[in-house]
Amino acid sequence: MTQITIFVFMNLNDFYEKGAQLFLPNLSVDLVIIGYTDSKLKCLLLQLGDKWILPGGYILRTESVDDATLRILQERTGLDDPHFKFLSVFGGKDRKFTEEWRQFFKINNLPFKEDYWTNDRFVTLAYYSLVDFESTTPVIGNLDTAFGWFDLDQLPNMMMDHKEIVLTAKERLKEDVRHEYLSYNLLAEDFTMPQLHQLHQTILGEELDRSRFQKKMLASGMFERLPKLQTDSPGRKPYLYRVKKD
Amino acid sequence: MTQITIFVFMNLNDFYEKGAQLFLPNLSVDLVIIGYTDSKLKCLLLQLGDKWILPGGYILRTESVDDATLRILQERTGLDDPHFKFLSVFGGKDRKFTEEWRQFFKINNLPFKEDYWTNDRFVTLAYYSLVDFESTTPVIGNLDTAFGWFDLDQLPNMMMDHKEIVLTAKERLKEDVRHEYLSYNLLAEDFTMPQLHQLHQTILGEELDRSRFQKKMLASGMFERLPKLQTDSPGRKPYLYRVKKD
DNA sequence: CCAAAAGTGTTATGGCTACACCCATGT
DNA sequence: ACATGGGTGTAGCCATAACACTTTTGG
Repeated sequence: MTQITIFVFMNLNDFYEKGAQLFLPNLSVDLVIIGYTDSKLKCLLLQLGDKWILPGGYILRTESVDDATLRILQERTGLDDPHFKFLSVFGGKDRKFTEEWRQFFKINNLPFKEDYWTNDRFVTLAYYSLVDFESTTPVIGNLDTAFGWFDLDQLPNMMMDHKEIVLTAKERLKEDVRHEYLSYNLLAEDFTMPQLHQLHQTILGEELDRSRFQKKMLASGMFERLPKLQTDSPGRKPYLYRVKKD
Repeated sequence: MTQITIFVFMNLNDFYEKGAQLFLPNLSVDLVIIGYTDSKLKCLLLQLGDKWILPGGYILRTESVDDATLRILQERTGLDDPHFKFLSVFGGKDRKFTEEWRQFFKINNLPFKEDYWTNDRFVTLAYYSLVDFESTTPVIGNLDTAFGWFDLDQLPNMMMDHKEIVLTAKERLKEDVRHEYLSYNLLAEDFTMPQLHQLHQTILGEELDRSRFQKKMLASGMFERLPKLQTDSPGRKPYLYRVKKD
């Protein structure tokens, strides 16, 4: 499969020279893309130089903020219709990447100009997205050297306030999962209650009564029961469930 | 008292010619300032031409988004330490005021240029603020001809998506008041439980059991009881309460 | 048969609902 | 005295907590 870059329509030089005409300047979107595997929450990060950053992008003048978020998310994950939710605005007064970019351009022998629009101060709109780890195929950008899924409890050295953004998402997820049924976005289409139960325990970082959890979920009426899952492990076979669509 | 304008440091011409250097372009802050009087929720609006708009402003390059919000709020209300809370991002793809400004400039015989930075597309960060109606002294801007407190159920003709922003705030307030104790920001420092009770009923648009409400509030432990209020109305005198500060 | 895993049931408790009752004060 | 308005009490109900019990399946 060919690798797609996020700036499909322009080369890197054009991006720096003409980007300010195409995108809204001083404004960006950052995504906390969260997956779940091996009973752990993972966050998708990209490597830039010796640090890690959140996937993100800029808003085209011709698209709404939501359109931009969806587009960037699709470009980065390969998913058709990913879940996402607004997290917070990060608008610190010295929020700029000048030094990081300068270093990066130097190391990679790229032409650098102090007045590139990307060196200006940025306000970022942070969103979080809950994705099925298995069906997500991360895509790196022009400048990134790698992607990685990091445990939310073991984050690497990150650029600027990006670690703070991830931790905000982690806390927000805890709050949201108590009020809304959104956690299923982290699982495949069909899942069992024990899986959902374990997921909630991981998100909240505490034990939840099995019995109560199951009854509460079923009482919500938003899951439909499917045939039992067949495995070769010992013990009773759990039912599969799926979110009712309507 | 002399009237203060929001752009204390520059004249109108400079604002249009040089504003883009001082402020972050394509980004604004809009405020839904909500007060409570006569058992009704009121929203502070400013008149611009024949329409009404939300008070708002732009973010200085030297200040954080929160600083800007607080500054604008203080300038507009005269309050020292007003409450405010992030509401939502409004980022529609055609969100610009060009025609409105053109008309307004024409009517007022002001020089108008198509390429003023304020004619560009804007993403706005909407905040809502709950203020004590009595101690708020609204201040109009350079271009506004009047201010007004409008009943949330009887909003006037408003510019662009500003009415949608107000209605979003109204709904958000309903949600928030069920989870958090923030409604007291709408009252004076000392208030009675019947007053707080009526306020909640107004916000939620439904009747709430008097008994239950009182017990719930007192059980929260966040209010301290003061001497009874003296009035000349018939009936028992209610206690005054104040939010405990710790 | 036993251990493991999933599903269901039972009792206690705490908060919420709805209403009744009691207290204080002006006319 | 009584109307008005504020404060508190109580019985029923429902969701949750804690834990016990039963069912299914592999070894």
